[in-house]
Amino acid sequence: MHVFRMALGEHPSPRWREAFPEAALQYPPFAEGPAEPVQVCWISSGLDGWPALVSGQAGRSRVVVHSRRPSDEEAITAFEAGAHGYCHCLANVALLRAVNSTVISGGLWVSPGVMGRMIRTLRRSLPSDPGRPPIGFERLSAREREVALAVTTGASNKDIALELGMTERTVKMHLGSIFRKLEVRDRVHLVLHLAQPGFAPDPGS
Amino acid sequence: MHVFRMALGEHPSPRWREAFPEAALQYPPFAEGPAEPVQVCWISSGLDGWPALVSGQAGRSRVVVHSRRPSDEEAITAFEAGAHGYCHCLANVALLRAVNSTVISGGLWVSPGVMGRMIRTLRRSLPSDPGRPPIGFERLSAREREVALAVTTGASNKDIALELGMTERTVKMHLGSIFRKLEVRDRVHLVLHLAQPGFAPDPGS
DNA sequence: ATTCACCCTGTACTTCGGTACAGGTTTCGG
DNA sequence: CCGAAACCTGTACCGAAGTACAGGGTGAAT
Repeated sequence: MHVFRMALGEHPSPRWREAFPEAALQYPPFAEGPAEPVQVCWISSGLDGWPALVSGQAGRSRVVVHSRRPSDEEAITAFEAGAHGYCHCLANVALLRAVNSTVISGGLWVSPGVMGRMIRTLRRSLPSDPGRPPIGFERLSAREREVALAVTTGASNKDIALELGMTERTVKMHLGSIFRKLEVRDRVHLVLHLAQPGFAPDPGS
Repeated sequence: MHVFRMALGEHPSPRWREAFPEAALQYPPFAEGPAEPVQVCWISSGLDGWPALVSGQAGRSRVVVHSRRPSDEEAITAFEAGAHGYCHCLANVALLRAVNSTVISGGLWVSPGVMGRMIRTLRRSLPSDPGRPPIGFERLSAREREVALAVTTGASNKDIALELGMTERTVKMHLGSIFRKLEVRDRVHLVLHLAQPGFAPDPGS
C-alpha cells in the first residue's frame, strides 16, 4: 500500500491507525489553501455539523463518514451530503482498507445491511410495485404509450407530432383513445395518473 | 492481479475481457455441483429471468449485474435479488476492475448516479421529511398556492373558481402569476413541477 | 373473406386555457 | 402620503385541447 494522506474528523481509532499506518493525518478545521490534495477524508458523524463538513470536503476529495452508531437516516444524510462511503467506525482493518480502496476508485461504499434497509424502504415507498406500469397502461398500444409518455414530459400536441413523426390530428386521435382506455378526462389527469414515482419507462426511443 | 474465476451471464464484451484477461469463464446454466468456488459472478440484465439467476448465485458467490440500459428500478431489483454490484456493461476497464475488487472485499458497488436517485426517493418517502416545497413555491402568495395546489389535483379553472370562491377570471389571473413566478408555461408543466410524491402542504385550509 | 385492432389523416366544431387590455379594493411599510 | 403587492373582476381575443364526423391503409386471426 502506498503512502497517502487522509484527513480525519477526529482522532483515529487504533484500528484505523492499524489499517492505514502510513497515512498522513489532518484535523479540522481543514485548511482552505492549496494544501496537498487529500485522497480520502474520513469524517466522524460524532462531530457537530458533520454534514456541512462533508459537503465542504466533498468537492475536493472523497469523503467517508464513519459512525459510532450507524443508522439509515445518518447514512442517507451522509450520502446526500456527498459522502462516498459510510461505515461503522469500529469496522475491522480489512473492511476499512476495502472501503478506502473502493472510494478511491470512485465507487460508493455502502454496507449490505444499510443497503438492504434502504432497498426495503424504497420498496415500501414505491406504489405497490415499483416501476410497474400504472393501472391500464398495459391496455395501450405501442404508439399510444409513446404519446402518453410524451405527454408526461409536458410536451404539447404539436411537440409530440414533431417528435413522433405524425400530424397533430393523429396525436389527438391517440390521446382520445388513451383518455378512454385509462378513464381520464384530459392530459393533466393523464399526467397525474402516469406520473407515479419509479415509473419511467422509455419506450425504446 | 491474481487468477480467479468468473461466471458470466452471457458472452463478455471486449472491454470486460480486457479488464479480466485471466478470468476463467463459466456460462449458465451454472452447474449446481461442488464446482470450484466462483469469486464473482457477472450476470447481464439482458437475460430472461436474470433476477432469479442472481438470487440463485448470490448464496455461493458475489454477483455483479451489468446492464445495457441501467435504470433505477433495475438496480433496485438487482440489489434486492442479492447482487453486490450494478453497473453499465460498457463501463471502462478501470471501473470494471474497481467494481470487481470492491465486491470481492464484501462491499456493494453502486454508482453515484443511482445512489443519488435512490437517496432522493428515500428522502421523499421518509416520514421525517414530508417533502420539500418545490423550487419557487415559497415565492407564491397564499392564494396562489391554493390555486396551484388545486391544479395539481387535476381541477379545471371552473372547479377551482367554485372551490375557492372566485371567478374563473381570477383563477386565470392567479395562474398567470404562478406561471411567471415558477417559470412554467402551462398547467401541465406546473403539475410536473409541483407533483412530487410526498409534497402535500396544507395551505391553511 | 371478413372481422378486428392498429395506424394514419382530413375538415369542422366546441370548449378550455392563457393572455392582453381594462378596472377596482385592501394592507402594509417607507 | 405614496408605492407596492396582494387580491378581485370584467371584456375580449387567440390558440391549444379535445370531439365528432369523415376517410384511408396494414396485418393477424377466425
